[in-house]
Amino acid sequence: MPELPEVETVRRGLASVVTGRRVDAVSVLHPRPVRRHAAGPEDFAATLTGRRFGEPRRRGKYLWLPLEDGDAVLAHLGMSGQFRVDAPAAELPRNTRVLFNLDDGRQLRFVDQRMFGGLSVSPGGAELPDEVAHIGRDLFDPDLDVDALVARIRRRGSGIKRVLLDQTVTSGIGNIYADEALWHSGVHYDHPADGLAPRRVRALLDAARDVMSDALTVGGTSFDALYVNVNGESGYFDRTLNAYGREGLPCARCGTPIVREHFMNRSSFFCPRCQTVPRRES
DNA sequence: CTGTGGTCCTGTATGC
DNA sequence: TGCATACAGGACCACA
Repeated sequence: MPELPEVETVRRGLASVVTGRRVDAVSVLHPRPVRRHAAGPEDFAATLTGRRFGEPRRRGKYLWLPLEDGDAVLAHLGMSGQFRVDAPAAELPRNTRVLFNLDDGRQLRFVDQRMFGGLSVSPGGAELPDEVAHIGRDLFDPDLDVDALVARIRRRGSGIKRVLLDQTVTSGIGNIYADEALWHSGVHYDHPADGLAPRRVRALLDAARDVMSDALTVGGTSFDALYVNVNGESGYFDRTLNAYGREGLPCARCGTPIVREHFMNRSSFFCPRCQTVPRRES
């Protein structure tokens, strides 16, 4: 459930479940989600058994569960990852990949249909896993330097949406919230980043933060059962989307039908009237 | 360094 | 009904 509001929704759900809990047993049902653990699935299970979780943390779309000894379990939900909590005897959701039995009798399940995401052990990663260090601070990070971020974005020559989706620049924004932020600020997805005035970049980042904040208050965006919180419930933000998924529907600002184009092997939705790109010079 | 495109997976919707 | 194709919210890696 992949973008920042959905990952944060999961983090909050996990916080109330795993913090302070000891792992009694681990079962890896499919090797792929732990592929980044070089020592293999059996070692992954053995090395975590008996250890205790601290409070889950997040940067961008990365999530990690610190262990009390300073290591961490790093998680990325990829396109379809979920964490679910239930009684061990409860039926497993389809595509359940990894199980953690907790010392309070509950079971944490990592479920992932497409398996683009995964889990790994990050030695010494409790504070900030090495695997996350290359990711830029997200828009909710109190230590984010917005001026530096604006300047960095404006040094890039590619289309602004590609830059927004580059997690090393700023993290947490995915395809939905990129389209929504661009719609709110009236910027075309392929507008060259270095051709945007500083105040427009700043407005775009403000819009991205606002739209993700609004999404978070309703539990994130979900179109179907693939994106749910730890209790299996969907968010409601899809009812508030203005661009994403709205091909052919009228723009809420001007009534022009929303257009869908393919960009970076994915869909971009935008209003052709509110979001026009200046002709690139050649 | 920046920029681009292919690839990793399973499942669902749509079209012929 | 079968079968093929397109598409899905992400990130990594090779290569120019």
